[in-house]
Amino acid sequence: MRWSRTFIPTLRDDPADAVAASHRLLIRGGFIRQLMAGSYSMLPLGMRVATKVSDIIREEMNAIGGQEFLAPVVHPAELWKKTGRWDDVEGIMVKLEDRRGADLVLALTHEEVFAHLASELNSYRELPQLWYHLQTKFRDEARPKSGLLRVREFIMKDSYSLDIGPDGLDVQFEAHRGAYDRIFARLGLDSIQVEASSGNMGGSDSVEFVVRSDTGEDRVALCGNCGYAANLERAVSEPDQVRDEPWEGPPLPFPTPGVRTIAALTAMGRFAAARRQIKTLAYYVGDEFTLLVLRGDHDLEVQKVVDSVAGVVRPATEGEIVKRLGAHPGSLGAVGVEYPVIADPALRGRSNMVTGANEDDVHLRGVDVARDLPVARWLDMRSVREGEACLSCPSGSLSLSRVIEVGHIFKLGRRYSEALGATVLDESGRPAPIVMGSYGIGVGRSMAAVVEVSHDGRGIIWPLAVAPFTVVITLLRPDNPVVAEAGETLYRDLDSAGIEVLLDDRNERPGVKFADAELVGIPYRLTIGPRGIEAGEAELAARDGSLTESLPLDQVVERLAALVS
RNA sequence: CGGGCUGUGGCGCAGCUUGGCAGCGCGCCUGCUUUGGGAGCAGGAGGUCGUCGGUUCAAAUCCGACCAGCCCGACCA
Repeated sequence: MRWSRTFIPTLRDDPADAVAASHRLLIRGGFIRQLMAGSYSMLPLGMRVATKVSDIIREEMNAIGGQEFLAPVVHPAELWKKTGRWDDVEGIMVKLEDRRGADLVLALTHEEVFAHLASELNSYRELPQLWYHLQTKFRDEARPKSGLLRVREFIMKDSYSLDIGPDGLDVQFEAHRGAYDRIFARLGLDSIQVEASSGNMGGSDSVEFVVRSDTGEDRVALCGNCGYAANLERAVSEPDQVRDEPWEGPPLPFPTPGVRTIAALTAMGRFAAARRQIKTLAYYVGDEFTLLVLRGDHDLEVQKVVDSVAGVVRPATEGEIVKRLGAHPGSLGAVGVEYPVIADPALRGRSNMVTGANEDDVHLRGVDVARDLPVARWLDMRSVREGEACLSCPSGSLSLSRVIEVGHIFKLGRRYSEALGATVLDESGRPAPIVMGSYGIGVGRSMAAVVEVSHDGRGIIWPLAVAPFTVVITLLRPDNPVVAEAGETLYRDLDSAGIEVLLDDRNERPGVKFADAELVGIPYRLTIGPRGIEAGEAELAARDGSLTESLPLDQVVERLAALVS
């Protein structure tokens, strides 16, 4: 294509409200434009990248037996009511009505539709199946941010595996694991697989594919020794041990005027160090008022609680707390309460601890967890911390990293097939719900992740596989007939050699053209100007700085073909 | 949803305190000169100052409400 005839609106200045590098550079480079919060148009350059990402995904999905579909974006509410998600995911679901007043849903994902399609399968003999599409999702996120990294409308590749039993699901799950590894490697991303929470999707195993980046909003724990990797929502570790000092007798109340925080309580003395306190949090777990207790210096990872129960989990309001416990947050405790108590295992066996007395301005010391707390259930619900010991190997310790989640694979099981009647007859002739898996990759987010990990002060550095063009011909003097002719010839020759080439034929000064070529990040640049042309040469430079050379014009096509093969 | 900030031409911003001609840089158009790292000169186009309402002789500026966007947090398939 010719730059002069292509809509590539590069900006000289950074957009003021873009912070993340990918956000800044994709806008400045003329790849995307924002329409509203969390909603972007792909411009021609962005679309070329998105298409390459999509094509890589297609190739790898097809290679593991995927069949490409295209399911609609607007769904009848009925499907979502059948699976219960019409009510469950209220909040980010956009609901519409058509002219007859029928309820409609904008697709958040496509489990319902594909399970519905799967209901046409009749026999286990037709399984396994692997169905996928690349289609728009709309999620009305509370806080879209960072350009394409977290948006409300985006294109996702989602695939759905259909099997007669869990063994088949395992096979397809592992096939996806391999395909995703290959996809991200081809995109130039160092992806890491981490154990993850399945969230509202339901189902058992789930693995996230993440890319390390400080811009990421997910956090993972990694063991440098054994390779254990888990999302913080899921990660486990061995906390440091605390040796309790002896205490004779029952808990002893003591006055703590004005003390409302763990930190304030530690000022009472060494006996009240944070690790010697019991943190008491009041939640509604399902419909039940419940106290969650942890060591004072530990933080609650609420997703672990959510994952372990069926119903909704939410913090109790201050009013509810006062009504139930007779004290305000800051003076709460679980000693002798009549409500269910869920305790973090780091409290097991602990004694001589300090906790609230459920009376404002009063705490208790000498609390023995086993003796004094009516623990109904032990649940690891602690957020792991940097440096804690790994549980998967004897000597490793965990480090925490920020990451961008680029893919997620789930074992769904029978939830959707049961709800939507996707059953087949099994070997014995009895109806059996299909066992499903679902697997997603965000196309735009993957693009943005590539930019996050591959840019410099001048702009983007696209890997060849996803670059909008392979090479840009920078004509320094397009008004010079000799230069223009050499450029046109090269342009035609490269094009017919199947090399994607952009001809910068704009009547701009050299500095502008160099700066733009670097900003948009095309991997190779051929510079053609009067100086080189006299010697019959062009200058070839790689965007990543790995190469700068002059070569005769008639060797250019061959040289580039060799470089990109 | 809570907290903070911001809305003035395509982009970046000043003007608002103390009401009185809507400005600057970049970009854009025309012409001439220039051309191996974001050119110079001359001439020009382009703005409901986020929206609605109020105060006032007069509102970008003061007051109110709303909307939108960004950042932090909560949340997140």
